[in-house]
Amino acid sequence: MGITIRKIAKDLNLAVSTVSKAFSDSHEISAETKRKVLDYARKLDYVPNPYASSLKGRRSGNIAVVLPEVADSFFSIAINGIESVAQERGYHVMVYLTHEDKGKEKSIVRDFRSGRVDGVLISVSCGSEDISHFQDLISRKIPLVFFDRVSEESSSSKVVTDDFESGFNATEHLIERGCTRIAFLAMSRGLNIVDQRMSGYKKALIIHDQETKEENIISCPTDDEESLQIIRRLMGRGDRPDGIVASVEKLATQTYAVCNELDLRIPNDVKVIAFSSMQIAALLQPPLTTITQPAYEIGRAAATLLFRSLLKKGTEVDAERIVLPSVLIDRSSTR
Amino acid sequence: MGITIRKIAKDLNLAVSTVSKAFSDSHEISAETKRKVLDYARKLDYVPNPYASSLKGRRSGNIAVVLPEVADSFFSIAINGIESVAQERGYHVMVYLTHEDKGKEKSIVRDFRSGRVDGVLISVSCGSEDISHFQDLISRKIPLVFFDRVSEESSSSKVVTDDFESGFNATEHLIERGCTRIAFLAMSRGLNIVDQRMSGYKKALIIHDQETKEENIISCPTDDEESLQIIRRLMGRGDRPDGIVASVEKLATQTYAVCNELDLRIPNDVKVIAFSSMQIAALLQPPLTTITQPAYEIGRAAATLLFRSLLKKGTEVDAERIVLPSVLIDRSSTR
DNA sequence: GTGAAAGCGCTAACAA
DNA sequence: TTGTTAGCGCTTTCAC
Repeated sequence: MGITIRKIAKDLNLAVSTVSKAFSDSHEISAETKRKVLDYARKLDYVPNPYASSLKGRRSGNIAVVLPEVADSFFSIAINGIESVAQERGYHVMVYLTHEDKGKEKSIVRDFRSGRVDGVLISVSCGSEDISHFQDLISRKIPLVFFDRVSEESSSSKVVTDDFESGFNATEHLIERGCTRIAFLAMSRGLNIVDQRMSGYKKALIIHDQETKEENIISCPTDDEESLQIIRRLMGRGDRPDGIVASVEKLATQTYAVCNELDLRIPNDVKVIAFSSMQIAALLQPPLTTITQPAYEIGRAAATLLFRSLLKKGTEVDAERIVLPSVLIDRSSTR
Repeated sequence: MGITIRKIAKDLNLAVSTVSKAFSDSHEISAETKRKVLDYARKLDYVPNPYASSLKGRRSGNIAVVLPEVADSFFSIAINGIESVAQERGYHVMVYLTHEDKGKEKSIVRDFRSGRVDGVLISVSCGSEDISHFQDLISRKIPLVFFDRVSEESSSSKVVTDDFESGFNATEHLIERGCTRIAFLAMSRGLNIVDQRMSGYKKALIIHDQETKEENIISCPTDDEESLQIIRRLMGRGDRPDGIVASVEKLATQTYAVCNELDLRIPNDVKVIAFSSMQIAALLQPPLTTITQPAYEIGRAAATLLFRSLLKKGTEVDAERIVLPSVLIDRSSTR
């Protein structure tokens, strides 16, 4: 067994409470005792058991990050942001992957009722808008902050980008480049931010007097192969689109892959713009025009918001909504 | 406060121990009592506090994954593998990023002495070969498994790829494609796997009667800008290499960026092969020839090894070394 | 088959 | 300033 506070107390002929207070640098302990305790602790290589203190103090020092996927540029960069804030505050980060499985998301989130983590950051997976698992957390006063993929039905704090506007700008960009048959690639099952982006897309079409055709709004399933199949079909159509807005990164790379297969040239045959935070977008063939979200800052903002609630434990904190701007980076795929 | 086992006991007129045993499905509890307890627990939405049990049972159900970086295809895929095994076993994954900072790695690992996690998976950051922090863990019987970037000085289990061979194959591939001035891009501070890959590189040169020139072995620092600068200088040399082996993914993308800047054509002016698990390697300009590691399987293997030790708690488990094969995927960057 | 009691490692009243 | 004591929520002997 490891060294405990009790052993230190016994060896030093002190009470456990004295030792405990010495560690927390309490003012009621004499400098000399503190030194003695600290020295001895160092000598024994004592490390306090965080979960023992968590039992009393009801704080584990752990936070959860729930994501659809980590092999995605946006999420991996967001984790960096979250982790940086957590390290600053001495918190530890638990990562959970849902793989777009709403059932898994639910069971993961419901587990947090146990007190395993002090707070939760989540980017929801697509699927039903059942939010009972979020309510469970809220009613147990476990702070929850949504980032990027939020659940508007839930009242917690949220950090998002200007999705409507970005969808609008992306579409307008294609229109300005001469596209007249612009398709929007969406995720099949409802995802708030995708809907926002799509609304922006529709709005741009309207403003620029282009017809909104239902057959140009493509629902791509979670499964990669199925999704590729649908994109293949789209690009094989007689009235194949001459412009594509990919609402998430994966759909952009799938579009590139399909164009390669079918020998379609980007941007000549079809122009492509995508929501993506890929750092190597500029190295693709051709370089990909992107709507790039400030992934790192989103992660930091979400974590910062979470810690704010964590500190105010008990005292309810007003839900906040932070909106950060995305930027359109113009590259060759839309020239 | 949440529901506790004590409240259930009181409400049901049972002893806490009875309730506890009912939950663990002990044989000494009658079927009827179990049912009663379970039903009532469900009704109250009781969830046990994992850290309270961890105090007695000394197992938190958490494991740590320590990585240099998460915005990297190999690591993000490896996390997927690790996470999949953890979920199967009901374990929770804590992620720590070192950003190639050995000091940070040390303090992160040393924190694990506290018992916050039951076991540790690590891919070391480059830097000194001080391994005292690993020994700390081992002496406290906290299982540790290295994957990919291992510390050969430490005696724990390891999961790696055939790095020497891959380095050899990568280099031979360039030689077969006609390269006569092959540079090897390494990480500046010692990293075992990079050394292995470099040994393979040297061996291939020798076998094929090419001279090994020190000026063709390039040490790239961790800092992106500095690294780019060094690659720029390399590619601007009079005797500029006609072939490049990038020992880690980031160096490959940096090479691409520099070639773009300097208007060097890949593969005509210089051929490039890189260690990378990028799924979009085929979409780069030009498609990148890679040595691709089975990242997902490495993650799974490492986690599986870790859980093996976790189960045998106490009973020492022999350190194992698993070597998985990488594959060379021939694309246009070396045509 | 069920319960009382001790204790995991630490904190925090309250006493001394 | 230091010590005593009673828990935090749960598990686990050991009695009954």
